[in-house]
Amino acid sequence: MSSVPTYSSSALLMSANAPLYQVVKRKILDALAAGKWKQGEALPSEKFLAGHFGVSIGTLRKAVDELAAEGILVRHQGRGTFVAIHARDSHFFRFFRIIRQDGERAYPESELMRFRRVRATEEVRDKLSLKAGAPVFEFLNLQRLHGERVIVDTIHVPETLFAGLTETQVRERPSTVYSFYQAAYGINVIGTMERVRVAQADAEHASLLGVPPQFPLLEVRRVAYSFNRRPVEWRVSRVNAETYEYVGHESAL
Amino acid sequence: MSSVPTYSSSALLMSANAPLYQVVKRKILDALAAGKWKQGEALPSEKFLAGHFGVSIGTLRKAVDELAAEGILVRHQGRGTFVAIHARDSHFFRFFRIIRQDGERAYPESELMRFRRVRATEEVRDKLSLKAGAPVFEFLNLQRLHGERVIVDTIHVPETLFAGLTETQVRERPSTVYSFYQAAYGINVIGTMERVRVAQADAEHASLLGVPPQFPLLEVRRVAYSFNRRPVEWRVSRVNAETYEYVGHESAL
DNA sequence: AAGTGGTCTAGACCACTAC
DNA sequence: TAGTGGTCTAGACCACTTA
Repeated sequence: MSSVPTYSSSALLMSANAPLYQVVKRKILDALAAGKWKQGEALPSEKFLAGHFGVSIGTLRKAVDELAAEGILVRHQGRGTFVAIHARDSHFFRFFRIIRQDGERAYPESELMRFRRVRATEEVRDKLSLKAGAPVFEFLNLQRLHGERVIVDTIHVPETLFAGLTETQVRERPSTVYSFYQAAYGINVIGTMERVRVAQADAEHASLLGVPPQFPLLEVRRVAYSFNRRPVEWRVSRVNAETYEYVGHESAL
Repeated sequence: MSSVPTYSSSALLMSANAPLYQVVKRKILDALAAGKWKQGEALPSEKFLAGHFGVSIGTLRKAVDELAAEGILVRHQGRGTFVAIHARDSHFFRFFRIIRQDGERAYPESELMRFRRVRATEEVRDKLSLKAGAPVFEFLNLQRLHGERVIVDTIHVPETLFAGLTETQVRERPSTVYSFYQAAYGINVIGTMERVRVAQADAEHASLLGVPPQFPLLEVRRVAYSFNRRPVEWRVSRVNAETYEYVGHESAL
């Protein structure tokens, strides 16, 4: 039953009589997925886009409203509508959810500890929807907060999406990993699914985090998705939760 | 600096030139907070409300759109707009975020293990914005999933909001705790803030969950809010995360 | 001053639900 | 059939940014 996923575009996925604004939204998403506008670039004005798609301003705005609500586009009154950039203030903390227990947020300092090309294990295949034996890049990332070693990320990405990725590229990326994916490979992470468990530190993690072996850690397991629900990264973050914590569900007006 | 919070209503909080739809939204929120419509009840039609507030349908809809997006109202085409009810299918899992590691979701069976009236500790005072020595109700709740003992909730609510609350009421509530708050006290939980840590089981938790003392547990710490950001419940859930996990951030299209 | 997004209107028509 | 919310239009005017 392991059928190959397709990530086919737009029209095929839209039901026959979908609302106009949904159709428009899909067309914008497809243009984004095709790399028509890069991160940080402005889209044409709403008036132009409305004319381009042959719909009224109100309908066009409803499509853009949803994309903005999903964090894919960012609107600035008087300036224009832009493709969201990772690693920007509040936007950054959308995907970085470890803070100090006193509530203090900090940007992590990241250090690459390992990089290699391997065959996907069954779990990695499952999370990334890959075929048996598919090659993936695996790297370990140590993250410091307030100077303390707090997080070890174990990251897997499929080689098919990241052809020719090198250790040097990853080590010397100027900004966050997701920003790097955008800039170097045109891959936009627009959503995630996260689950949190408790795990015990193995020898390597204990050493990297400076805790005793068997020490209980928070384990955050995340699949990152690009357009059309395509999984692009599988990441397990193990966190020393002695003085840090995971920011879960937040909703209040 | 511990000023008494006010939770003052509407107009005072609205800046002078707030957009009309925001003003309308606040008026609806105030009516809800005042108990004008109970859980599950229908609001007047959009046409009526638009006339009532003296705005166009479009403006009224924008206000209701946001309230629906926040899970406070639920719209049903052809039937009307209703005050959201807790403990309903997908709505239930908005506030219940522990699932089995294989992805299986289940409704918990709940058992009250302790109930008493106590003075708020400093942490409870802080989380619920109470004055020193304020009385609170404290109760322990054991939750079973798939028949297994998985979660122990330690819940604190202020007596000022839940005057006369009895052990029997809590034990014999027909549905979820939040649904009970709605039905019995007119208190609507509309948002939460959750943080997740690792904690070790004390003797009582070990016994309740059937794990060894010191066993590492997931600790989910939650403040629940009602209208006007008023904190109404402080809850610490300790979870046996051997075969269960916490559902964190989810966003994908 | 020109161009952008943000708000607001006053309708029309459609899709769904209840009676 | 009547009443509800859902979609869509074609504007007007406002608030903000850039030059």
